[in-house]
Amino acid sequence: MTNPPRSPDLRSRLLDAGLELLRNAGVSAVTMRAVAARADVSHAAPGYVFGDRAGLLTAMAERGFDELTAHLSGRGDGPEAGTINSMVEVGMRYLDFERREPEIYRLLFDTPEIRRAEPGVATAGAAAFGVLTRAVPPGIVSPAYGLAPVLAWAVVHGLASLGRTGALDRQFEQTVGRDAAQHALLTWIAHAVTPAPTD
Amino acid sequence: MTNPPRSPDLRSRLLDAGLELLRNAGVSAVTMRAVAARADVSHAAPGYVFGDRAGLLTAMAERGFDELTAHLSGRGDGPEAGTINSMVEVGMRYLDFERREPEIYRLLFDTPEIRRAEPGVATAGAAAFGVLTRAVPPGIVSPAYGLAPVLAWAVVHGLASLGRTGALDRQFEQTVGRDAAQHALLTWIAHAVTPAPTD
DNA sequence: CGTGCGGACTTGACAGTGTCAAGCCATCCG
DNA sequence: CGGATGGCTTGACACTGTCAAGTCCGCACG
Repeated sequence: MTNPPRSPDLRSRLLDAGLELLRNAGVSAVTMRAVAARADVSHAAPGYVFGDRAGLLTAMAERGFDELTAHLSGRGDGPEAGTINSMVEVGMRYLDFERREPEIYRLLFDTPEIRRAEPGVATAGAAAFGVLTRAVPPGIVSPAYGLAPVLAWAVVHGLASLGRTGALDRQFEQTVGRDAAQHALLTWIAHAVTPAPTD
Repeated sequence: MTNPPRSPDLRSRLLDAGLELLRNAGVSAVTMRAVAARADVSHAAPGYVFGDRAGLLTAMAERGFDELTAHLSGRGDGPEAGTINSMVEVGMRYLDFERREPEIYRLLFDTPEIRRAEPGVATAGAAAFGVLTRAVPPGIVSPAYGLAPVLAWAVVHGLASLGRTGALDRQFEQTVGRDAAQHALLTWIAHAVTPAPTD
């Protein structure tokens, strides 16, 4: 271990470059050579740092999960955790993240190359799920306890995915706006998940 | 229009080859040249037939949606449509399809190259959604009517997607098995969606 | 004050990819 | 019987990910 890196934090510069390419042109534009060029290094530098393209995408996903966690957490001014309102708010933030950063969202959930077992991305993903879990009121889903957060995530994630395909929009336009419909669904689910009082 | 095709239904043979590659090795293995080789034609034949790789994947997705529709429809021996039981059954078939044909499922819902606006794949996708819609009992989701099928699809689709990431399994193992938990969630949602009597 | 060593990248190469222009060749129309 | 037309092939090109070999700089050690 003699040599310090020549350019300071090459790794994070490569990640910046990759995320910018991702945002602007989708995951298919995140090319080893394009990332290298944007970071002003040789075409093989990303391979040296991340091993292979899957490694690069995995590292980017870790950052993406961090951004998702931050977006879900907000600035701390939300309603108290574990209430119906907090669940709805976190759900809406989830959907908002998908609309604001669709390519990052795709990277996190729709990109098979990512190695989800790697500890970095696994814990980052678990952290995002943790925000959601804490926001969900302690609910009962018969006959099994503990499934309310799962159900909540499934609903939110399903709404986000379906929203992208356009299948949702047609249905939504017949009724209310997309936002209002999503909000209504989340509110409804939140009430349904919550056992009895608390309302 | 003078010339008949030399090899009978080259197009469908290419699609067969593509779907086999997809099933065995994922969408990244569906290469123009690999598909061509498997169908015993020149390496540029798929490009000639489908225009480009996105065209090939789109055509494959159309077939995939047909298979999904068939799988959801079953052999016609299910419970009567529009009941709670039918909704649960179709939902479970949806999840079953994802487990049986994970790569096709990914192609349909997680592959951005697909041109979902093309009429073929759009109508095929709408047909699959139609099976789900007809199976859902006429429900009320306050304050907007008509959203029960959307909610049902979101739940099912979200469960399927989350199941793949492994996040679900850990949660499920703490309680029941995966199948049982999914079934419970669907049953619960079906009851919640259905207004009052009918039970 | 060298001197060599190890690690951070670079250079150069290779096989494989999608796409396109040009070509071949059987068939149909005249 | 002779074009011409359209189905598919051949050949080429730019681009991709990956890897072996090389370069060069800073540190440890003599």
